[in-house]
Amino acid sequence: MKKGDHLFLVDGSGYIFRAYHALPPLTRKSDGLPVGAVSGFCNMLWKLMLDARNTEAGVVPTHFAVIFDYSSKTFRNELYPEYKANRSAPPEDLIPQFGLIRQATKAFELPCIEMEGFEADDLIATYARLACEAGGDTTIVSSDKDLMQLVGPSVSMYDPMKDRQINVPEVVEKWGVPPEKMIDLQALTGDSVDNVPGVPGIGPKTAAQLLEQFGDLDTLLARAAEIKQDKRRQSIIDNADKARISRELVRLKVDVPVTDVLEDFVLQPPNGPKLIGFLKTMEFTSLTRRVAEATGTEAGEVEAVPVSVQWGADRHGPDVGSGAAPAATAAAPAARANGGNAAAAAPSSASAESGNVHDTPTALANKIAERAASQKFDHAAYVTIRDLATLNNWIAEARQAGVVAFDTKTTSLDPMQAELVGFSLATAPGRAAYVPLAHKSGRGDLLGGGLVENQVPVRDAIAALKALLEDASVLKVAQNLKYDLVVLDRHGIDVHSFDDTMLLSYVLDGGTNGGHGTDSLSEKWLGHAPIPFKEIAGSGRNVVGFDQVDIDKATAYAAEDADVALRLWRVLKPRLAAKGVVSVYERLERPLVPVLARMEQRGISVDRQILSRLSGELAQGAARLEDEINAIAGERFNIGSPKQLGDILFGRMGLPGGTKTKTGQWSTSAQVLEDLAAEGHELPRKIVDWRQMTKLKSTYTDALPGFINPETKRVHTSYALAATTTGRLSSSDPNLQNIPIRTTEGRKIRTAFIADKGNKLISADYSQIELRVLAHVADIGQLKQAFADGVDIHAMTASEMFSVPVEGMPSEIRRRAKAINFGIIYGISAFGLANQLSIPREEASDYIRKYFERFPGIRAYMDETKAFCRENGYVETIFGRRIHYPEIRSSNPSVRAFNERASINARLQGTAADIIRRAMIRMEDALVAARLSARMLLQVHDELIFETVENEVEATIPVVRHVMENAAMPAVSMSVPLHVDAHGANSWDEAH
DNA sequence: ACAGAAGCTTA
DNA sequence: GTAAGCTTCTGTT
Repeated sequence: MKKGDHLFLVDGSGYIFRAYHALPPLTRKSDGLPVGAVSGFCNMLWKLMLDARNTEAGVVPTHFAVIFDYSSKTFRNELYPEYKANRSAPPEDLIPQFGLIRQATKAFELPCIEMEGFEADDLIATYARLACEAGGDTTIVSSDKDLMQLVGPSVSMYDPMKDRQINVPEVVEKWGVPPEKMIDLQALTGDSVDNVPGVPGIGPKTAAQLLEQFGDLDTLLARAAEIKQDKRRQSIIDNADKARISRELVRLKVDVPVTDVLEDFVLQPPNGPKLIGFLKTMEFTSLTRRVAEATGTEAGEVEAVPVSVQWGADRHGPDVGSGAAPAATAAAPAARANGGNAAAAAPSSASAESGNVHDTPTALANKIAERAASQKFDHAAYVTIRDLATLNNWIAEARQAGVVAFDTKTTSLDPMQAELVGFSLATAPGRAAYVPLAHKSGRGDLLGGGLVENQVPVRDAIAALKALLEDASVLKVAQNLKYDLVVLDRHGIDVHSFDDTMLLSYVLDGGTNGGHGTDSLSEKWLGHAPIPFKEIAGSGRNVVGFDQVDIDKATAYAAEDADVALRLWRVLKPRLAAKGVVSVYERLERPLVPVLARMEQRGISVDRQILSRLSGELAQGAARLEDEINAIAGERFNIGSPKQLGDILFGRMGLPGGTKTKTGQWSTSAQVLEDLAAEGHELPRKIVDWRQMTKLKSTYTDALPGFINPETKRVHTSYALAATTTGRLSSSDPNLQNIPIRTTEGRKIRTAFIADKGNKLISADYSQIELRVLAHVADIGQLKQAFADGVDIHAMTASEMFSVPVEGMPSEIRRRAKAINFGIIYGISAFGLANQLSIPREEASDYIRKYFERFPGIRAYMDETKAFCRENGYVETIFGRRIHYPEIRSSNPSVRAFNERASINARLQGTAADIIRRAMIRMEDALVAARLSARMLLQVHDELIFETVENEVEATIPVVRHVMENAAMPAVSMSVPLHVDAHGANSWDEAH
């Protein structure tokens, strides 16, 4: 650089946020990718470049660079840990744009500069100094006041959005001090956004006046006693240290050891085809046109760069096709640039890869899927990371890409007991690596399990990964992230910004055939069967922990998982917008992941003694019954074997009324045994009782103690987010959603679920939520009125149907109405109702007919649901969750009928499930805001269990009720009130 | 060792 | 009639 040269430094990071907030929200590409900030950035850059070519414009850049922040951690954090500590995560839809803006910069052929540990402002300060020393001028493209300290004879600022130059007079006009005093001024005023303390009570006006009077900060602090105003004087004396610290925070570093030299910044003429390729991908039509005109490129002949780049950078590895195509386009001189060349460099599916501006979102999403299915996997290309430097390179690569898929590898399926063994990550399709951390050598248990050599020390790796995983500006992608969240939280890592491919699939394809696990998704979308776990770690009695797996094998397996997750994400995420289910994913699924992770980690206390005592009682009871049963039967047999029992009851003893199961066995179901008992037979009653006792013993009193975690002494269930068709959660290991309650014997098990000493449990459950949802969605006047009046809904139904007054209603009448109400929710059939009430099918049909006469709106609702489902193949909850029933069009009448009932139920059950999800997502913040210590422990479909300190029970209940009862708002204003009952007590039994 | 059926628990 | 998960038995691998 020489005298007369002019350097333009664009504050890229500052610009991202300004462009984002200045432009209309939710500017999205057709596939749903938010690109508002990218658009603003490109327009601004183009305008600057245009000025560069227009010699009449006055300021003509000869050198040009765009500067970015590297991460939120800088040397200032060491100076003052609270620096920028209160800065919240960037907005959701801005995150994917960070990477895109860096790509945009490169499409403009401009240097993209960033450096770890330094803010963009420090790099700008350093380069401005270097340019000044070389005799050149600098224009800083920004309007950030933090940069104004740099303004001087050879440095000016330019605000592209207001088209305004900022020189010394402008700084003085705005702040009342010249640029060289900006540092002192900011030291006094502080900055609430960046958490720079400053001196309380001193604003810009006062600061300027004080600096005018005393000259500079040091003089001011030394002579503070001379200040006349009492308060102001005292504040400055008291906060002198804060002012000094603030000064160091706001002073920009002009001597950053930068690696790029100014000569690298020489402005290149724009590469029309390369730039247009990018702009087309972004669907910036008007800018594409303007660039085409200005560069003399035929835009129509330039292919959009392959759509794979839209969700992340795509610069690495053997990504056949997508890697080749943009390179070919970029290399092609303007005169030769045409679609044929670009496409020719790619495999034959290239035409399908290229996004077309006129594609519908669905067509685009399908093209992405088509392309993903054709890309190959190469296990040999995966990298094993064996030292920290290499790991850091990969982390830097992930930051560049803006998106990284990852997976943790551990020793257990239980995240509460799992030991971290390794970590895999993928930054682009085919570009994946595995970091072994705790692999042990073969004969581990004999020789103490020595660590295999050449593994990154766990402590170092965790620290390095923590920075990446906690950085909200890099999107993390994982399959079933909840597991990893629990494992990582135990290592002090709190993951920010993530997507979960399992949940993407669940939202898109809930109800369709095939699960949402890695293997089935990979098979389905990528046409690739990943290495089976068995092949790596064995199966059955030969299974070994992942820490025993050979590192080369582990690399192939683990890196592949991350690779698969990344590729799946690129296929699935665009489909979300194409199918119109973005908000289901963003509001009902993703935010629940960390909530459930925390609930699982908390667990619940279970009293071993109580269970042990119950177990003994049940064992005694069952033994006594066993003797009696054997005596009556006249022989010893295995009572637990339905086959043997059936033979005895209906064969040897010749009892009447036997029915067969579909496999031709005698049915010995509780229903059959109850019927026999009602006829006076002694044995069936005892069998039923024996079954109940052994069931309670084996499933609950014997099994639950085995789930008490040795470290936490609590039971940690696992919630599945993507296991049910309707949107409900499921619970397993152990299942805490089917703890007995109906019988007094079974209910005793709940007395073992207790609050810790000094605490209470609170149970809060929705009353009749599914019937209320029915009243709302089917718009049934009588039901809505009944719920509004708070009357007994089953009695009201009975009264309507059988013309019996609610007062003094016989319990049998009410029982029947209740069964009908439940039947409606389940998509009623005469067969089912007859079974439930033990009445003839004809009688059940009469009930149903009568019900529909009294509530014609319900029949209309059911018919409408079936018709919609037949037409579309799915039904929707009121929050837009889609539940698929492809078999509703089956030619098999019973299959069809089953799907019709399921679809009717799914709208109701699914809506109720969505409502409680919303409540759970909001609950933590509501409790914190109310300064309550209560924490959610369990969810049982319409019930939430909390634990809190004893003296906060009364204060907690109204907060919990409020969140639950208003959970549908504001998305849906329900026409029926939701009602929640809540109680606090020492055990789950008493609280319910 | 695993898979499916039967049976039972919950909302 | 809807939605789940767990245990035991039974037959196959």
